Amino acid sequence: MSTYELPKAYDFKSTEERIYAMWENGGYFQPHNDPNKPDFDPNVKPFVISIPPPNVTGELHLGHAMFVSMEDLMIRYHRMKGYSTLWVPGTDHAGIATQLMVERQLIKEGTSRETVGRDEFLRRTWAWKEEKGGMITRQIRRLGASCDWTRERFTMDAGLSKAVREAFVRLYEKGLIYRGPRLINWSPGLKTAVSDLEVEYSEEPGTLYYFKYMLADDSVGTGSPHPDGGEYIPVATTRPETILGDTAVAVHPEDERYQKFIGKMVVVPMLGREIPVIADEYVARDFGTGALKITPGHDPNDYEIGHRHGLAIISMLDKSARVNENGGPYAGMDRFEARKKLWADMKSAGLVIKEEPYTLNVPRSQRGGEIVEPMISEQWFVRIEEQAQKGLAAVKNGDIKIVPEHFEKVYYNWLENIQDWCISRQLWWGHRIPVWYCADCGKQTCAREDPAACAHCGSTKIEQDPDVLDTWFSSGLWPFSTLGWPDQTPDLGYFYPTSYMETGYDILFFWVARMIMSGLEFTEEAPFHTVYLHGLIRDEHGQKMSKTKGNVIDPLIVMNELGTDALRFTLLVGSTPGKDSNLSVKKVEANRNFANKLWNTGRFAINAISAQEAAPAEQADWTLADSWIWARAQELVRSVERLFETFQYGQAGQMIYDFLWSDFADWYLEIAKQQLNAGGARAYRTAETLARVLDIALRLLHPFTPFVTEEIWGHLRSAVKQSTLAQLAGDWPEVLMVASFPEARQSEGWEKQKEADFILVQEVIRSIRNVRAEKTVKPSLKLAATMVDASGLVQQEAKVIAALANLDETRLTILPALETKPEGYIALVVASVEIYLPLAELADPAEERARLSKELAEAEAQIARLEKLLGSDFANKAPAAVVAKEREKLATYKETAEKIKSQLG
RNA sequence: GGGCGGGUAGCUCAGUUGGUUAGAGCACUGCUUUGACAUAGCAGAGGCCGUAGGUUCGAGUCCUAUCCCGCCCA
Repeated sequence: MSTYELPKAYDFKSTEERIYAMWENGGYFQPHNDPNKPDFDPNVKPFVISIPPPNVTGELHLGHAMFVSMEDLMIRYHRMKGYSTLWVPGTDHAGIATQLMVERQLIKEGTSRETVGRDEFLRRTWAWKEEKGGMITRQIRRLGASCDWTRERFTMDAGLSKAVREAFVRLYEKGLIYRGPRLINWSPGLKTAVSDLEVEYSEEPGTLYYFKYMLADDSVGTGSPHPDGGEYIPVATTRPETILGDTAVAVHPEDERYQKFIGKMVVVPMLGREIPVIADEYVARDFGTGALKITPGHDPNDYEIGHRHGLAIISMLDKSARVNENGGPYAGMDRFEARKKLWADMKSAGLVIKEEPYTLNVPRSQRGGEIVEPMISEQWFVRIEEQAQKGLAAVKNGDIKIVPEHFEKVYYNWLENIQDWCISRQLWWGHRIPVWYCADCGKQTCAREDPAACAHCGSTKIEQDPDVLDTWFSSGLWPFSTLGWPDQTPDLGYFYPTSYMETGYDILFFWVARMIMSGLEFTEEAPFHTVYLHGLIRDEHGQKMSKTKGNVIDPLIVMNELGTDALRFTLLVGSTPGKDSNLSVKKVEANRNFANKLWNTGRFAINAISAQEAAPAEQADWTLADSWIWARAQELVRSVERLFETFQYGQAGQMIYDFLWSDFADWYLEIAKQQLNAGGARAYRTAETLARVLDIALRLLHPFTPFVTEEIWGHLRSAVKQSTLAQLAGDWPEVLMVASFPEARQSEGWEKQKEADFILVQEVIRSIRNVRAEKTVKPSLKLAATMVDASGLVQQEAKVIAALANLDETRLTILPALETKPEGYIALVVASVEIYLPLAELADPAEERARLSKELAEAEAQIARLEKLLGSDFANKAPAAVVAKEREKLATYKETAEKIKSQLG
């Protein structure tokens, strides 16, 4: 027999890395049923998640920690349930972010992207990717992620690039991709288009500028209206520089003030161009002056209006957002400089009415925060309407379920109002658009393989479109491209469609919706059947974390200081689906404590197990405590099962935590100490119960805190195997992560009574502890006691009560009934049980009477309440079980009241 | 403007298809270094579940209105 000597505290530092390496080297992250292997069984159900690919050159933040923890929980749970489980890891190329970093590097070296050229730039970017690319995946490993690293993918690798090419060509061939000049969001700093989703609107103080649009009829000559006396339409704008691109002034058709101007011409200030006054219901009469200047080339709403009315579209900015040749005297100026100059000139020309402060909604780039400029530009688009309809249907008909449900509405709302998707980016790092232009015939060639000649005229004078595709275009194919699509690989056949898509709600549109649409388009199947959306992680007061606020929590630091399990448990238990959660280091600390608590309960149990001598000739019966903890454990298994089925992982984790800490450690372990001391068959049974219950609890907890559970379970397993209880671990596998998840079973009928009995014992113990604390009885002083209980329960549990309430077992008197109440004792009443403690010298008789009277009053108040309740319609209309429960309570209170009365008597 | 979510203990949050005395962690008070654990134990204090109505035998939970706070979309 070996005796286990485990350290006093759980040392995650020496554990985590070792355990992870053991898992990975042992091949446990790979699906146990693999379609590429000869013993493959197609009937085994797979469970698959594709990881939301982080930026290949990124660094770990709490958002990553959140999704990794959540997905690892889902994966580990299903693996333990016996599914052939695959979690596909990988990264994306993050076009803009990565390109920016490499450009910054080049600038530092005194050169630039343009100087080194496209090929060299790409070579440098790949080098950067090779250098930085492993960091994020190493960090994800630290979180305990059980992904199959042998199947790791990158959006720019050969297979996925092939998938992107295939997808583009198919859409092109179906006529769903087109190129044309459209109003898009232009990032002047990055010099690329960005999609609507990549623009954020921020409220900022600004100015509303009021000025005069002079009627052309009243102008003399060109460009020099008579501001004094001439007729004009007052117009307000937040962006005066766009006046240079105005092509109309719009008023509401029913606006009496301006009706007379409709159809007339007005003169663009400083430029002298004449433009029409049009009527459109879009105009808000009560905003500004009720007259709206229309700049279709630089405002999305104006663009719409321009289309309705066939207005000219004037671009007055170039790609750096400087005023171009259409801006007349302002050409060459920066957009903000032009604003100042133009307004000053208009002021001198007497065209200015007033300025007032106004809160602007400024469109800023998600990347870098510069002000985005709506501009007309030649871009590639995907016609999305049909895909959107299919995407809507897939959720509406239940093929895909979104958790939490209310995001389904958000999803519908977005898809119902979707715009064509601008997929081209003026970058170099990314999948280049597979379209070639012919210099001879001018036609486009779109092909799966790079063509040598024009498909239309055979000319070799072809040139590929310089743009690349939006990174999200390749991410949209992720669930199937990572499994080998467009090739019909064994992986694709078996693991696709995937099971859950787990990610933050902030990329529901960016990514999830696009994956659904792409999946339906290219594989004719929903790429997953469940979308689970988690919330964002905020700081402890609900503020968004940001470097400027200085409230960023770095998961790596937290893991270094408090352990991975503590961080994971905090993220998982502190969150409800779809809701943001606030994280504080204090919470993680509390969970570090939990890991340590668990370690020590394990240490205790393991010691007890390895201390057992040969199995006794005759097994001891289960004690009340044994039965109770077993019943509680089974109930826990059922609860966890139910909660996992409804995605309430946080709640499940909380219940396991409570069970381990409150039921198992605080109560069962304390009683187990007594039972172990009894030795022989009693101790043997107790060790057995410790092993069985701890085993269940560790299995349940494993998906939340994989490291500490694996470590303890490993010790538990070898302790059991080496002990006389070895048969208990007969079917335990090598490692916990592939052990079977506890199966919920029906209760057997005896549990209710055992639990009720145990609760009574707990109450008796608590009431004695309570008095001891109130009277500040020294913990070293073991009290004598007399207890009265007709049921026999107290007699049976006397040892337990004595040990936990710190009574002197040799001076316990337990009677079925008591004729006269003893003198010189403090009396306690717990339901039908009376307890007398020899503490008279500590008690003031008057105080005691007051205490008892108060308890009596409480009991009587409850009796009154319950009698009223049971006398009402409640007794007739509520379910019988509910009524019975209340009747029982009433009976207990009545009993208590009687006993107290006799005390006071 | 349209949509969605939230308001529960000092703080941060849970709260099963409504079941009748609302829970946790942290913080707080008192006691304890007892052979698993002071990263701990025992005991305690602390809440008109935003407000007003309604449905129901019964509402933190469902409905309506209202006030705050937050998010998304335009």
